[in-house]
Amino acid sequence: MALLGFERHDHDSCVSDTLSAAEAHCAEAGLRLTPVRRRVLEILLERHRALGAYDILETLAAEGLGSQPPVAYRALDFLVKAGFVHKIERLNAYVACAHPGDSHAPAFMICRSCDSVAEAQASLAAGALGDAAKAAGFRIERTVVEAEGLCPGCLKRGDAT
Amino acid sequence: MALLGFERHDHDSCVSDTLSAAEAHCAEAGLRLTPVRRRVLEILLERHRALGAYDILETLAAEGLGSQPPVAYRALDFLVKAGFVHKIERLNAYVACAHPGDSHAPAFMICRSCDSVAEAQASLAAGALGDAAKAAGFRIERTVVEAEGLCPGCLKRGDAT
DNA sequence: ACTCCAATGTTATTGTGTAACATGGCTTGC
DNA sequence: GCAAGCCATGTTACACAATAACATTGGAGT
Ligand SMILES: [Zn+2]
Ligand SMILES: [Zn+2]
Ligand SMILES: [Zn+2]
Ligand SMILES: [Zn+2]
Repeated sequence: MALLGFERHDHDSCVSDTLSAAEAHCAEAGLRLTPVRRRVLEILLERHRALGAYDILETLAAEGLGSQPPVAYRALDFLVKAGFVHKIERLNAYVACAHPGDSHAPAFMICRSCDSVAEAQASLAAGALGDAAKAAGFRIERTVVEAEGLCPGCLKRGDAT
Repeated sequence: MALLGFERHDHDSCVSDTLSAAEAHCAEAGLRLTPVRRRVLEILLERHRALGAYDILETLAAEGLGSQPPVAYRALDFLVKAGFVHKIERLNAYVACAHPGDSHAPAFMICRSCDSVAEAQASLAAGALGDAAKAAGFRIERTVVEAEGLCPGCLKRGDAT
């Protein structure tokens, strides 16, 4: 059992279920979930936290799946475009999507003390920024919504008040 | 005249007014708006767009105000902490605050075609993410809200539809 | 004058991300 | 079968972003 969001959950099935779903989705959409891509997604699911591209590359290299940066970045680009992975801009890191399948505008809560990340729904375009965009004539295509603060665990422990 | 947000405005007075206000605020708060810091803010106001730290450093170097990365980063750190400048995480770039004075949670609209940036208010904690945070027991301290898309000008021109 | 502290100067290094080009392997049309 | 094309991968080299660590300067306070 590990953390999903800030809650405990059945991690083994979460990994295998998500991988199966990704395979099915790729088969249906004509996308190719190649060994490297599949393994990168699996790494992100196993570790279940935000990882830098070079962290991932390190694991890949240890397994003989590629040792140069473009290998990791290309796999991540594919996974992000396919919606299986999100990039956390604030951390320059990547995390497996917690709501795969649904098309959604992700939002994240990032603990500055323990670096855990939880994914929520944003639908930002509906709020104040959506109004501002409409007023300005700006067409929103994608949103980055990231809240930084303290997770429940670190709050309870009193870490970094 | 140049762009503020996506509107034209009186740029000369916008630069000098903001600089004066920053000076006044620093004097009152006991902060030191040194020549490098002041010049970095002025560069950001003049160019009126998001600039990378190395872009700024280039200008500084040409003026003999410092030629090494830490010079630019230290000035930017100061200006960001003081609230005169925001970092755009999506672009790894910095932009002068368009609402100086008010304490606020900034939100940005970033044109993917011409790279212009407009600042709006977010008050994100009030929306859906605020509810999710409350439900999860997460304490939000800071928010990153950045919308990417097409600005009115690029839409009208049909750039990068 | 001496001390302290904040700001700056400088060197070196680490971290993040891409451009460009070569190779391999599968598919598709002939 | 075979050539052409396409997509993924391998590899080199580089560009851009950020910080660590240490030396130096210069004013404020005593
Ligand atoms: Zn997601
Ligand atoms: Zn935490
Ligand atoms: Zn602002
Ligand atoms: Zn534009």
